[in-house]
Amino acid sequence: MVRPTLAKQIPNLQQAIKEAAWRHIARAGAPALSLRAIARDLKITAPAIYNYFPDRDALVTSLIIEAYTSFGDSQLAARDAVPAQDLIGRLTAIGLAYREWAHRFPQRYQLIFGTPIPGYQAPMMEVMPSAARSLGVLVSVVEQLRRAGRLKVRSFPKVKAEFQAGFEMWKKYGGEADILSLSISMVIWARVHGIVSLEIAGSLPPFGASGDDLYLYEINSITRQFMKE
Amino acid sequence: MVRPTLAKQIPNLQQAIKEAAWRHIARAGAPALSLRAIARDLKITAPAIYNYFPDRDALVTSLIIEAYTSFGDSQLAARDAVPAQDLIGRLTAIGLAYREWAHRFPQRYQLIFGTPIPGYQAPMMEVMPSAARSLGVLVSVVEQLRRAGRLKVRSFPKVKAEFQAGFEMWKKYGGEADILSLSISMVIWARVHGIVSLEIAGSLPPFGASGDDLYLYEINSITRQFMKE
DNA sequence: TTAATAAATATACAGTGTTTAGTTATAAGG
DNA sequence: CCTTATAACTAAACACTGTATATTTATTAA
Repeated sequence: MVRPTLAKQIPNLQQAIKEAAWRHIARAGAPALSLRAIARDLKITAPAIYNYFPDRDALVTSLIIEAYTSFGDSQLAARDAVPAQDLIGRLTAIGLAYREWAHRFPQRYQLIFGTPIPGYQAPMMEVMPSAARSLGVLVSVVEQLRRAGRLKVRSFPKVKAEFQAGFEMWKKYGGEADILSLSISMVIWARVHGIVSLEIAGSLPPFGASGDDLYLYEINSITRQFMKE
Repeated sequence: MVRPTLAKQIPNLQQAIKEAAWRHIARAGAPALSLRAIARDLKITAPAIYNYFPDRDALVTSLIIEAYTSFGDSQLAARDAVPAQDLIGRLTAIGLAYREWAHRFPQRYQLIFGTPIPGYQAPMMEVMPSAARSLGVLVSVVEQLRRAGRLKVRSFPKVKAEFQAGFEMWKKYGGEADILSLSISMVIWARVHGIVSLEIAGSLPPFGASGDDLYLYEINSITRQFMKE
C-alpha cells in the first residue's frame, strides 16, 4: 500500500512547474510570478503546486538555484576556454561572460542579484553552494594571480573581524583562497555589478558602437589597477 | 456652487498619505506598500486615496520624486560644505554623502535605484528633473575638473550615436556639461552604485573597522585614476 | 478485492488594486 | 435662507493573489 504515479498527462510536474515559471518570468519579469497563472498554464489547480513546493518562496529559491547554476556554467566555460597560463585573459573572459549572461537573461540577473520578489529573502544555506560556485570562478582566477605574485596591491582594507567567519565559509565552497583574493574579488564584482545592473535597469546609455565599450574600459581599468604585467 | 474643503480631521490628506506610505516603506520595505494599509492607518477607505493619486503607481512616483529630492539635498549640502577650489575634496565629499544617504535610507535607495515595486516603471518625464538635480551634483564637479584641465583620461568610450539625444537632455537639467564629463560621471556613478547596492542588499561584508574602508578605497581609486594632482 | 496513500481538486479565507454607484458635506448663487 | 452644484468620501463589488483545509480521485500493494 504505497504510492501512485505522479503524472497523468505531464510526466514530470515539478520540472514543468519550473519551466512554466521561467516562461512567465521571461515574459513579465520575476515580480509577476503567480502560482495561479502557472497552474492555469499547466491546466491544474493552484494548490496542486503545493505537492511539489511547500510555498511560493520555495519555488523561487529553486529558480534562483537554477539561475545560479546557469550563470556558474557560463563563468566556468568562459574561464576554461582560455589557457590556464593566460590569467589576465581568463579574468577578461569571465568579465565579458558576466555581462553577456546578464544581458541574455536580464530577468534571471535581477532574480539573483536584485530583490524583485516582494517579501522574499533567499535562504543563504540553500543558495550558497550554487552561488559560491558561480562567483567562485572569479575568486579562483584572482587567487591564482595572487599565488603567481601578480597582484598589484600595496594595502587593502580588511574584512571586519566579526565577519571573518562568514567570509571563511566562502573558502569552503570557492576553493582554498586567501582573504586578500576574496576581498579583491569583491571589489571587482562590485564594479562589474555596478555597470551591469544599471545597464539592465535601463539607467545607462550604451557606450561605443556595440554598446559594450564602457564595460571593456572598466575591465581594462580593473586589470591595470590590480594586476601586474 | 464650487468646491468644499478637502479636510475633516486631516488637514492635508495628500501629504498625510505620503507620510503614511513612508512609514510603511521604512518598516516593511517598498514592495509591502499597500493602499489599503495606508487607508487603514489614516482611518479612511482605500478608494478615497484615488482622489489624490490616480493610482498606486502615481503615489510611488510621487514618493520617488521626494526621495530624489532628499538625496539631491544631501548631495548639494555635501558639495557646498567644501570650498569650491578644492574640487577633489568636493568629489570625495559627495561620494561619502552618497553612501551615507543610502545607508540612512536603504529603502529609499532601493525605491529609486532598484525595482522593488512589482509592475512599476518610473515615468522618466516626471522623475527626470529631481533625478538629474541629484545626480547632476556629481556631473557639476567632474565638469569643473574638466574645465580646469584636471581630467586624466586619454581616451574614453563615446555614447552610442542614437542615444546622444537622450544624453543631451541631461545637460539641460544638470547644467551645461561636456559629454566627456557626463560619461565619466556615469562610470563613477556605476562604481559607487555597485558597492552601495551590494552593501544594502547584504551581499558585501563590512570592510575595515567602521565598515566603510572598502568604499574609501574605491573613492580614492576613482580620484587617482581619473583626476590629476 | 480491499485497504492504504499520494496527488489532485473544491472550497474558503484574507489580502491586494481598482471600478462603480451612491452618499455626504461644503460653498456659492439666487 | 435655501437650493444646487460638486468635490470628497463610503459601500460594495470585481478580479486577482497566496495559502489552508477538507474531500475526492487514482493508483498500487497486500
